[in-house]
Amino acid sequence: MKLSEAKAQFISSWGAFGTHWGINRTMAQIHALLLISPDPITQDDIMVQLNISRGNVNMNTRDLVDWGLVDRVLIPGERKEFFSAEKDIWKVATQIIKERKKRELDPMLKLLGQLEKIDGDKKEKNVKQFVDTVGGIRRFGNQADKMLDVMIKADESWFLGSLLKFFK
Amino acid sequence: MKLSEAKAQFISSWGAFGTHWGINRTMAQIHALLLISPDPITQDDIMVQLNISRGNVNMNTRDLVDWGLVDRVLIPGERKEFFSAEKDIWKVATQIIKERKKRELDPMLKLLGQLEKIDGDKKEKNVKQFVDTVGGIRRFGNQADKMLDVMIKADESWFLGSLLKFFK
DNA sequence: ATTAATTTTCAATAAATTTTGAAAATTCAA
DNA sequence: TTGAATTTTCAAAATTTATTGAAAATTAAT
Repeated sequence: MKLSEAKAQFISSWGAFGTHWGINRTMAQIHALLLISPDPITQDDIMVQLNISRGNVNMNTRDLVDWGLVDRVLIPGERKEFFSAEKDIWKVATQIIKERKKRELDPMLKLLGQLEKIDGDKKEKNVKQFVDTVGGIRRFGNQADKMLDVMIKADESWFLGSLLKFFK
Repeated sequence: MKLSEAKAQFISSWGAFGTHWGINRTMAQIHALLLISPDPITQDDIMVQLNISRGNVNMNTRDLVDWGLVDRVLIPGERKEFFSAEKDIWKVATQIIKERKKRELDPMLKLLGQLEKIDGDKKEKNVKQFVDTVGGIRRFGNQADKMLDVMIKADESWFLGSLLKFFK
């Protein structure tokens, strides 16, 4: 397989993959393109390579920067701004975990805590099932939350090494 | 807070939560409703409670059954069919992990393995960056894959207990 | 077998999301 | 300053995804 062909496949399937994770296709494709670009590239490069509009590139690169996955890079003597993605996949993963935790898990756990404080007879089966379900999800979520905190702080080699021993 | 109000909030936010995870809003809402229903309920119950059409309920309950999160229940003497969700949140989580692994992670890893076998000079920086990136993602994904396999097979108390010790 | 109840399908419609592209804003070299 | 290069914005258009609802299929009681 030729590089150009493999690149196209990688970008396309990384984009499709992203849609299963609540990320829009183009954002994932731009991320993929940046991940395999050895040097920083410009908005125009992205427009040409992915055949998408300037506005689209601009919005999605901004989102990638907000997610902490991509940096704006200033190249001396160049007028245009360049973009570069974090290449260390462990850092990419922990950054995504960190952001999603903050944006989704933490607010959900907060809400669940409130929903448990409900009026009514705890013996009544509808009340009981509600409290049990919400409580179960909250407790599970709190465990996951703690575990993810450790992962985020962990160093890759320590973490994967330990996991391998753990899951012998 | 009253039960009815808390229920509505739970269903609504579980639905919103689902959309961040590539699950459609209605499917997540139906799942939420079933999770807090102590007894099995019918398609008509779901239609009324969520105010959605029969076809919509039918399609989404089918998907939930396909995901292994919901069972069709036959109640003796009743003509209609009833639905009931698995309530053990650990089982729910492992079932979701299992399905997503099968549907998304495994095919992706397969593809990445193929993309690494690329023609060209490994010294050339574009080729090198591509192989490094794809290889890095694949190795990371393989670790995750193994870890998830263990989780799926693990019993909740063993797993969470061990993790707590591990992440002291 | 007939028929009423129930479930399923799917083309049409509606809603939500993404993309475009041109105008406005910004940046910076001269 | 001026103005050319570049980036940003955002309303409109295009596309994708979800929903409806009525017809068809299925089921099961009589």
